[in-house]
Amino acid sequence: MSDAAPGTPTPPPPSPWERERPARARVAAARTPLSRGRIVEAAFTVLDRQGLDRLSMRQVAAELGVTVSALYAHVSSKDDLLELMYTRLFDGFEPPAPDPERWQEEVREYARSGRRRLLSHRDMARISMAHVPFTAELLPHVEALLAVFRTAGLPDRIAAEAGDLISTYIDGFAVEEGMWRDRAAQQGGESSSPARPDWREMADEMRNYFASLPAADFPHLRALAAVMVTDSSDERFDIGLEIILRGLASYLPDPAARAGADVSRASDAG
Amino acid sequence: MSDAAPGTPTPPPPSPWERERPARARVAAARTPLSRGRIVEAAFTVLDRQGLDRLSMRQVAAELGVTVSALYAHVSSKDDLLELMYTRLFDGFEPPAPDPERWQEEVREYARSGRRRLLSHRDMARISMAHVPFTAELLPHVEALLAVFRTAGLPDRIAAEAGDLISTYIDGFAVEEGMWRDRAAQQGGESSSPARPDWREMADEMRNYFASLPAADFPHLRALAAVMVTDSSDERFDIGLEIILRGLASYLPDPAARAGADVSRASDAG
DNA sequence: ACCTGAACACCGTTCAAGT
DNA sequence: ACCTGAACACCGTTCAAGT
Repeated sequence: MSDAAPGTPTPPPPSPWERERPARARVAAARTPLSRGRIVEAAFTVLDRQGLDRLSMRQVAAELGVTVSALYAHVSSKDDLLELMYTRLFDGFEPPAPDPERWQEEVREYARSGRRRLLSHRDMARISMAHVPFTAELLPHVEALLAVFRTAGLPDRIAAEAGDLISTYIDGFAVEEGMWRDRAAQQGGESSSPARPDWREMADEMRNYFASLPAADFPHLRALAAVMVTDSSDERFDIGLEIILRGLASYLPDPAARAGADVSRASDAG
Repeated sequence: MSDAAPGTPTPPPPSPWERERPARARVAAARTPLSRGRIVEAAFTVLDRQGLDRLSMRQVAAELGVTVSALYAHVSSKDDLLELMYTRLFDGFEPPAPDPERWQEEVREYARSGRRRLLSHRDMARISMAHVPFTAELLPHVEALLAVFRTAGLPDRIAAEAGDLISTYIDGFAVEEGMWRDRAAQQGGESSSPARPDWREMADEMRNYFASLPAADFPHLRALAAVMVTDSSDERFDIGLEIILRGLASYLPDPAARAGADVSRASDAG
């Protein structure tokens, strides 16, 4: 690094491992004027690097090579910035087109893509959980989800609650995933990056913990250890989703319309 | 305030409205030795007064009439303190006794009392959401809940997910309730205390907002406005809970065992 | 018009020193 | 044994001043 020939000071290459410092950003983008968009962008960078608890206005400013106070000309507060990040999460989201024949599949796609979006940035689920999609930009998304439930034939009271229930499930599940991710990353130390923690090691440890419990006091936890903690949580997400979908389907007034409910899987789920 | 007769400086009476300052606590309890229990107690007082975002070690210390650094002899960090608060939430919790005949009613009671506990302290749901009940003290509660699902006859994979799903629902619902509570309190200003915000005013405003949306773009939101935002959220909580319970019931291998599921309500829910 | 510098009122945590 | 005081390295936000 420091043994370059004098006169030709080769700057260290910006490697992805050198993540703890805002490096060349402050010179490269120094003359580009600030904007809400660039601030949000920088905030996501800091978020992924530091996590929500260490996402500060000062860190964002540093990332942009700018003073903290400069941010306040474009963003009214940290809360404002967080709301912008929340809103950006829905960018490019294509609302489902309501189709009574396949409403369950549409909800599945909505939920899975929602989870994917939340997982694409560190602690994003915690930010999502702290906000409500009732702003002018986000209301169309709520409308689209309600349209799916309502045109499927669900009673109004159920349709109204279903939107909340699904959203809460997605956020809550992703928040929990984030917690395990953090735990695995801080435990794995240097061997695993925060983006790709070693699940397997942590999952093994968890299963061992459950298996070590006294059999007399924890028969059910011991019996369920293997299915409770899995290497991938995709399957677990789908199971919870399916439970909700079946519950919703049970409210369809016309029993024939419940055909979409995959009740046949009931027996092979154990 | 400043026109008291000279020589008789009457101190202002400690009124319950003057909540922003830790008043006589610092003299009354000054000589009682510190303990984890007393620190947690003080933390709850600060939490209810200031909310989680302004709950600080310094505020807790002030509440106890003690220096910040004194706390660190009994509590290893702020996270440690938050975990103690989370654990205390389960104090006096009586686990449900598994009974296949009435497992749904047991889950309802569990969920309702869980919500009540979360609502008994400001922002408690946010604290709960950030923790996982896998400590030695809390594991018996998890075991009890799993016992209910498993002895009811649910397949293992479903039972394992059901615990998570119900807990996430309770926490998520209560987090959202807290958000509306905060919003109502800060909007109501002086007229309503943070403990008893005026729901009605806020609910009216919300319904008006939905009603004012263009009918062409938001037909479903307009149609559901009345059922989406209600004066009390008790009913909404029960509906979401019922959706989950019905979904779970659909996995019971023996159809006769599903008798507990109150499917008859399907038609009058709209 | 856009940003800087300095300031204000806070944070969590540590540690030598007092009693 | 238990607590204090001072310090360190941070926060969000404001505002006069510079260019």
